[in-house]
Amino acid sequence: MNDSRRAQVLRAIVEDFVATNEPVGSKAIVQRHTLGVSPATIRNDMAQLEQEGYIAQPHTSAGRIPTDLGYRMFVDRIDEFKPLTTAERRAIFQLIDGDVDLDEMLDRTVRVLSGLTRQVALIQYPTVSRARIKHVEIVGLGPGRILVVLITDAGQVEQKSVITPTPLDEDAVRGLRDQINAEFAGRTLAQVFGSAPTAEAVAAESSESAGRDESGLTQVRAAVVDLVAATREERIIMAGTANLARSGSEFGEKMAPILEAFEEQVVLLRLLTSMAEDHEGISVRIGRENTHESFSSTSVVAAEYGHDAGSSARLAVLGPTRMDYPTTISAVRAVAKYVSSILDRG
Amino acid sequence: MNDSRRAQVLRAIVEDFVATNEPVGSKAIVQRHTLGVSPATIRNDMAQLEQEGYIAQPHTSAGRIPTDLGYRMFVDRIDEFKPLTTAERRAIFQLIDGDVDLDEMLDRTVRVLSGLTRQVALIQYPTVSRARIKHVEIVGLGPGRILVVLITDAGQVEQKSVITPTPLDEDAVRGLRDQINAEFAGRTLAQVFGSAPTAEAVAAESSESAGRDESGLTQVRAAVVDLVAATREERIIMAGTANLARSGSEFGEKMAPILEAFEEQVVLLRLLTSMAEDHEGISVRIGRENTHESFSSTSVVAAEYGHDAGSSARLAVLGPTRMDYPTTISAVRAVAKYVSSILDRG
DNA sequence: ATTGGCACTCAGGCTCAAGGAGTGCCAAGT
DNA sequence: ACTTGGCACTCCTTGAGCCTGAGTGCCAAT
Repeated sequence: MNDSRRAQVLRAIVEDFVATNEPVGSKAIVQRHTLGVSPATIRNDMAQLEQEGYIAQPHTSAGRIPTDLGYRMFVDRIDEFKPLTTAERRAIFQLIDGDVDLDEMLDRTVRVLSGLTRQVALIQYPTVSRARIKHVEIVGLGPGRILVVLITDAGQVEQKSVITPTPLDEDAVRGLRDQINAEFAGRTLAQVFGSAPTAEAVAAESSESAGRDESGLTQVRAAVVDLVAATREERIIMAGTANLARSGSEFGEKMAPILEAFEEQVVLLRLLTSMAEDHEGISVRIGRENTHESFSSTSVVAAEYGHDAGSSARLAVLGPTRMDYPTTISAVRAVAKYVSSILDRG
Repeated sequence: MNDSRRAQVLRAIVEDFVATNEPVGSKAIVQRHTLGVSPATIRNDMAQLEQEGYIAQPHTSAGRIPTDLGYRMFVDRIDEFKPLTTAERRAIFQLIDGDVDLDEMLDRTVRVLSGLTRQVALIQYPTVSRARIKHVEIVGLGPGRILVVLITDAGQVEQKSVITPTPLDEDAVRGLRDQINAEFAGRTLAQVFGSAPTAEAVAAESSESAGRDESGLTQVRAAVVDLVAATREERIIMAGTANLARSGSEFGEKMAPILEAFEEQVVLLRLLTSMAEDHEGISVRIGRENTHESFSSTSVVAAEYGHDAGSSARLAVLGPTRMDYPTTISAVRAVAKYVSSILDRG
């Protein structure tokens, strides 16, 4: 029993099935791939592969289809990642780059990635731990309600509205702002995030000492910490959801739950953060490897980007398990690389 | 030929078709609605209605289906808008209200609306023309690049990155900030928007006088005007896209272009702003009445909200032309009313 | 204007048979 | 110990033919 040929057979099945979306039979393999053996031999190999769980047949007398496990094996053994064409590389640079703020850049990135792969693309807000708090602005919105705005020198802006224990007048707000800025301005996000008490702790403390602190200082401190935390993870931007519905992609009923999940930031965040690093910075989750039920017939290809210390921001592509892994993986990798370089440069 | 009965027949067809999603025949109408006439009579009416373009049959020997025109007639003649249940009203209040900032509030609103109608819901950022610019923060992002952040006392925060003609040091940035704030802080958005030269004009002027203005003041002024414009219209939040894919909704191939359009803010903005006021503040576009091709088999129900002067922000529900108009319309109206009241109060 | 009657149309569902792709297994060959 | 050709078998797919039922349009009668 030739072991390496079985791997070849598996690869052939995956490739053909991805290309045609139809079960692939022994004869087709012999024709389209030069393996130098007869269909009967292939059949023997396929029987074995099926027993090992790498492929399955939709019904007797149909060709074989890769299982999640089969795709997994295929992905783990990929030797050549289809390199992008120079035109594609140029497109990435031209589209992503440009003097724009962070939001705009991420938005473009995710569009490029989804266009390149013809799948859904996601990107997590980058953590810029070494960024410093530039300014904290505090605005009175009404009696007892203020808005806290955090601005970092990396161009991130986060806001949060806060209830103060007592109504504050203009002067009080100004005093609060000065006090908060004196405390936080110039510190890096990492410092604030690492050393500060958590928002919950602050909240708890504040309720204890409510009598002492009428100014809302404690609440605002908590808000600032929250905002710092928000810059670390909160948002995810996506593009290309239309590709899910496009012909060739064949979720039928399964589509609604996927779109539903897309609307829950929390779900997406868990999805991304749960993806450990597999291989050369790229991680792949195939079908049921995704814990979330809605994604059980999709695959996710993710990469970290922005490799300054403490970074754990990710970008990813999501598509049907029947996706072109080599191309997708190299697209994800390339985009991650470019975005990283742009971030590091800025 | 009884004219008012024909209207009743049309209504019956619309209602039954919405309920069952199947062509409705003469016999079914007689059974489900008490019109006191025989199927044959109904058939005569239907023949006439068809000739007038209100209904159509998918094929000979099938029942009738309303055309866009038929729905239009139905909508224009709606007499009773199904009122929401008290439970629903309470849900709206409890979910939308709460001491949160504008973003959060809009997010909740759009979720409530989509949950209520089981369709896609959209909301346009409210224009708060009477809001005043609280503070303009300017942050250096790198040599020659600065970030301009606009904060209003209504809690809106907008940002934009700007290229300056020459690199600015800390002091220059600070000077710029003071100058800009002296100029803009305290003015209402309406004032800035109405009186200020447009961004393009400023840009043009600045390129002329580039020699004179090394500080970037002109650019920043332009950016501020842009940001004010952005608060007026720029963003649209949506929820419930999963409802498009849900069973009962029957776009098949037409789904991809719809999702595509959803990713283009511009398209959605045009969609909303193009909806003139029809009737009691509610406007409805049915099928091909929507100019955008992708929406040719959807209907949009929109309302203005926030009735302080100069407001033109809208919220809307989008679904298949085969939608429950009475319920949708009253949901949209109710939500618009509640949001308006909350905004006015705040 | 309404109604019952009647002939007609046609999509959808059913069965049946043929066709074909693909398999599993076995015995023979290398 | 593999590999291979042969062969019987499975079962999906396709299409034709048929029937049925829902629904219509028209007409003559009320």
